[in-house]
Amino acid sequence: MPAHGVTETAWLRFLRAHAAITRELSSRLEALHELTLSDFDVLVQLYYAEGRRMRRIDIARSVLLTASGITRLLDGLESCGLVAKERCEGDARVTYAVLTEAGVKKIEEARESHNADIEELFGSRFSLEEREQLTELLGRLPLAHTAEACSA
Amino acid sequence: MPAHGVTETAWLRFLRAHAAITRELSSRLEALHELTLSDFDVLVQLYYAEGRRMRRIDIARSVLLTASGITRLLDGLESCGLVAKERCEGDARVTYAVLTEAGVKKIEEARESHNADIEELFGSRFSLEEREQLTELLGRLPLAHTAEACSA
DNA sequence: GAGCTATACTTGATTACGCAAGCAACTATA
DNA sequence: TATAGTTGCTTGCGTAATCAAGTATAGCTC
Repeated sequence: MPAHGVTETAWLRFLRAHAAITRELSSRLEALHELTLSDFDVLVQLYYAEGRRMRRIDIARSVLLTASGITRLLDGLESCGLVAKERCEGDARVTYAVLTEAGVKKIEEARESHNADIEELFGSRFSLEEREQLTELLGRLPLAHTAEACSA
Repeated sequence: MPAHGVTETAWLRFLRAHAAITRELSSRLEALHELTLSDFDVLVQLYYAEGRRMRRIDIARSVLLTASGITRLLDGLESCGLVAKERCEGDARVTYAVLTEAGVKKIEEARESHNADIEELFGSRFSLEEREQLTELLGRLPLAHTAEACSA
């Protein structure tokens, strides 16, 4: 398609690549572990959180879903026994989501194949230097590091 | 969040940036022009197609939606009068989607603000050289250029 | 031709979200 | 201590997308 500026082309590639890669990642994750990409995402956040638990609102912010999205997503993970609720003393409004033993196991299993998939579909396209470059460039985009550096 | 390799970090930034940017773009596009990001995407494809018309299946492939997704998306655009159906002589299975006059006008209007938004949220983060670099890097990802080079 | 497979498209059911509204609990101000 | 505002969470409803299944046409092979 002609008549596009550099920015438009870059953006279109970004869009298409996202669609293609997430489709493929989702379907593999679904097939192997019965998890959504978002499920996985949330589990990983919890996995790295202090005490393996987080306030629901903080999960929402770090994975960029709305509060209601998180409520329903956690409903699912809770009924699978991967995550449990926990009251917060000191503030009765908040309920924590805690990773259960099963949840820890699940995420450790799933991570392996999923990381391999990410490597295959995404990382392997670049040299180490290019990966760093890309990371830096992507890091300038809005909200690109919401999930990083939650803890230290 | 520690304990991530370069690839994982890059991927997460990619994911988050996509979520953040598309959310913002969508809501602006919706507010100003009553169009979905996908609607816009399809209209642009048609705009640049020969005769401003395409087979539905080709639209699907270039914007990375399924055939059924396209059927329903076009239902919407047709009932707004932005797109019309056209039979294909020579193959009765296919129906073309053609951009109407109103559709052309719509896309020309919408493009202006939308491109400005893309520039603001995406392009402006990078120098010209970096944009080219990024374009090249993104181009290596799966299906990143489905929408390009349909025609010429 | 008669049948087979492949292709283009549509339709029904389901799903994963978002938004708006509501409730309950915390905080600040008077 | 009342009152107002904010925050965390859930629920109802709408919507954009998917998959699976169905229909109709094309084209190939015998």
